[in-house]
Amino acid sequence: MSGAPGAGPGAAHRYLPTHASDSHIKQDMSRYNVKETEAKWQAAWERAGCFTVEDAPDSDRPKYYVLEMFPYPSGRIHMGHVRNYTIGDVIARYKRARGFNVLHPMGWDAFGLPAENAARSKGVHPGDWTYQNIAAMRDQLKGMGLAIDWSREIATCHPEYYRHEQKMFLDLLRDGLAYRKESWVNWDPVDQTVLANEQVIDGRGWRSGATVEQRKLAQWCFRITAFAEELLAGLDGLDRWPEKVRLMQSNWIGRSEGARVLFPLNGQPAGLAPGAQDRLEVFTTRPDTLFGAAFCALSPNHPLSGALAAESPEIAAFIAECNKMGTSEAAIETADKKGVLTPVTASHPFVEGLELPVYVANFVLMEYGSGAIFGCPAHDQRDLDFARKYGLEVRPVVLPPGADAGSFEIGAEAYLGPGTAYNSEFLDGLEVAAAKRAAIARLEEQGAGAGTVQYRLRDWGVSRQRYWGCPIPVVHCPSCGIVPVPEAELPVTLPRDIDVSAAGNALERHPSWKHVDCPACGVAAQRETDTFDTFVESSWYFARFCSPRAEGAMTRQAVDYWLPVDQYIGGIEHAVLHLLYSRFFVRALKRGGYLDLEEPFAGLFTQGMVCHETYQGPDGAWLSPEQVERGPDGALVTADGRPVTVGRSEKMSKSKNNTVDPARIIETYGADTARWFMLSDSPPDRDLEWTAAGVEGAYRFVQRVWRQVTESVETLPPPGPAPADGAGSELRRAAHKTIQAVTEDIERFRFNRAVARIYELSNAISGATANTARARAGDGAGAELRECLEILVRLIGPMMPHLAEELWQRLGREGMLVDQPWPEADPSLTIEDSVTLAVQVNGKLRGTIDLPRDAAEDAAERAALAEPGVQRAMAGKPPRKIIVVKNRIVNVVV
RNA sequence: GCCCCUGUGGCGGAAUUGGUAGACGCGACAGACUCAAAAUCUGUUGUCCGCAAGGACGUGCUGGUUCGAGUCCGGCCAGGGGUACCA
Repeated sequence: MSGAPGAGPGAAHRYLPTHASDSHIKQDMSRYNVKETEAKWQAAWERAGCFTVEDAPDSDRPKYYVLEMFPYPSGRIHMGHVRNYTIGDVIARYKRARGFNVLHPMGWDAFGLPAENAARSKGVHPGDWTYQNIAAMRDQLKGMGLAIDWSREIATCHPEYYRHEQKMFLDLLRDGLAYRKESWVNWDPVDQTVLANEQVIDGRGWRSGATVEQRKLAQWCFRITAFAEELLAGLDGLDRWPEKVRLMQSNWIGRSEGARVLFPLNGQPAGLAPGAQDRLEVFTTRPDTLFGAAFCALSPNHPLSGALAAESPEIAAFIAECNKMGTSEAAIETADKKGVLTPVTASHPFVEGLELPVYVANFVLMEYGSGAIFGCPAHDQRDLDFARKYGLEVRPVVLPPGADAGSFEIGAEAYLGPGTAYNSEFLDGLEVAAAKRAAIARLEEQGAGAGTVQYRLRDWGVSRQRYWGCPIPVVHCPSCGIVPVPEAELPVTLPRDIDVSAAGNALERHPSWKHVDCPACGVAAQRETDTFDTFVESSWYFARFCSPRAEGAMTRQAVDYWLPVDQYIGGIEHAVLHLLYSRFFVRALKRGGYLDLEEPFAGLFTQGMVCHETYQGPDGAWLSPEQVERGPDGALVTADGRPVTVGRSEKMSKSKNNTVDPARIIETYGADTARWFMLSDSPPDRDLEWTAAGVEGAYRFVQRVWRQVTESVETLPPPGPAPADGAGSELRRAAHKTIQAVTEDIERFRFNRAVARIYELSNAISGATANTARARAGDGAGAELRECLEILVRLIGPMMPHLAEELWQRLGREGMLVDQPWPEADPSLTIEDSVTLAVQVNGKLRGTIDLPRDAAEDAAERAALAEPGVQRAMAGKPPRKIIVVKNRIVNVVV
């Protein structure tokens, strides 16, 4: 057996059993043998096929699809996984006990950059590395005792998975939902690769250290913006999603109404396509402030900026500087607002003869609107900052309610509030909304613009210049252009013989892979060497799980039966991208005839992160929790006695070295302990702080429940039906109230409360058995104790399934607990007929009174006024008012 | 910068959704058992004043609404997540 943890000094911070205490434990037969028991029941569930379901069952049980976000196979499970899969498993087991036909599958998000990084640093093939990791992690997950249908396991890097994705891409291409677009990327000139914003540190590539350039690259895009309105409207129906996630998605889509305005240009450079830049198109949400316009500004990536740069070294230098900033929104928004004046001017559409200066400015995004703005300093903060810096006019054109037109001035802050237009000719006197409408009407009349709806959402760029991803199935032909790979030739598989050590994309450099004949005309052509963003795989895996071995991507019967996912569970970090992409992809698949569904996830739960204290040694190096122990004086020290600085609790990460390996915890304490600790204390949507002491506490409870049942079982009457008598002792009432509370808590994802209620029941059982030795004697009290112990065991079933299963058996029950229905509370035992009311005087608590449930108001008043504490506080003053809230509170106002 | 979330004892958290703040767990302290320790069991444990009875204060800060605010509203402060090629 594994050494049970001791609690001697040091153990609390070592996560290892104190071997000194092993010997006595080995002799102590009353201890629960965690390791043996957990293995025994995992094998029993597997043998019985408890969690295996059919693709399209003919069942009268209602279906329930529980899904946790599938893991990236990094090699070992981490605590975030343990938390995620524990939560999902509680739901899966609970719903199963409630009579649902539960689908609970598992798979691997197996493409991605870490495999290539590992290949580079360790010399392993990305595929081998990935499959080895999958094997290791599968074992670890199985050790958690999850109620998963392992026969449905999938890995996205397997051609049997991604060939369907390639087919889907061809359908998207056919349906006009996939297209090619030029876009700007971070380019590392040394590694010859595109970098994510997070890989650009101070303008340099994370690995090469080279200065990052902005490059324009032709990339495959999915037309998610075609669904912008639908994805926004669909959020309303997702009533089992957290409000905050819906809000984040809504903000991400960023619908705004406004106008496109065309400013005639003067003095534009030569070299532009004729007529292409006669007029500058800008987007604005504030057409009502057009009369306050002081300038126009172009994105550094705007075509006109490029043309101007060709003639002006100053502009070219400015653009080069902007490009160093990177492409991240945060970098652009937090940078100092800067610009450079161009020789071009823009004519105001409403004011004859007014020429506005045109700048190239670092805060204008090419990706949003038309890549150009007009600036109204008085009513936009960025424009104001810019105007102050370059000495431009600040002319207010919206007068706040009650302000005086003669004296209203703009100081350091732009005025963004409501008001009426002034200094604005034909708009004068109109409220903001009316002024917007009037301005748009005039623009349309003059042919100088139009009302429009703009989204912040951009199309989804799916091209990645990587090897370890799903190949994009097209061929570039010198005569035909882009030619889809014929369906019969799918899948386009990755070559195995690649060289990952050199810079650039291994697919691009492969000697033969990309050279093919054009499927259309037969001339020598080249395969697309980009692979998909891994978010593409995760946008449909939940559908594949419904019929994972189907010849096609999915069968209609299976997806019609199982989808949508009833409960999806994962980290909040996926609140926008993964979830929005999946919502889009399902709509695209619907167009392609794959399924008939809009929303993939009917219910969503976002869990918090797992955190741990951070430790640093005297040299500042981050120490892992295993390197830290408690010294003789109680302070934390390293194994060789050096002092340790304890830092704030932070998300477990390799960089802070504050991770705790779940495998070690499960090895030492068992899966049930790890699961129980994950569920206790912290609400699942909040961050959880992992502590050694907390694990010890969870482990103590495992042992305690074990003793509670096994020590009583000899004296209990044999298994039978529950006592029929509706009346019952305090203990019996407590047990039935616990059923009710735990059921409600699980339904509402309040596992920490459920855990607290189970502790209470366990405490109540201890108290009762200690008080009444008679309970063992075999009369009615014995049957009652049996009922309460069985309730305890059944309630912990979804949370600590191994322990519960073992105790169910030891209680002499036939069959496995996993096949038992969820316990039902007897309503006659859960309602008390007496209640305690708080009594306040002027809102301060002065006593409590016990009254029959639903007692009349005047009875409550009389009882309250008779309380000695109440009379003392009233000090002889007559009550002015008495508020009575039935069964709750009486407040006497004097 | 922008969007979103969080803030309650020594610690994790609970509070019937506007009605007894601190359930339950951890830690600490005291006691029982033991030759001793571990394990286990019992009790105490928000702060301050008081021998006690009892009282005052108390949910990041600040102002408000209310008979009554941890909960609702305004303004701030601090920490975290996302910010489009990490997954």
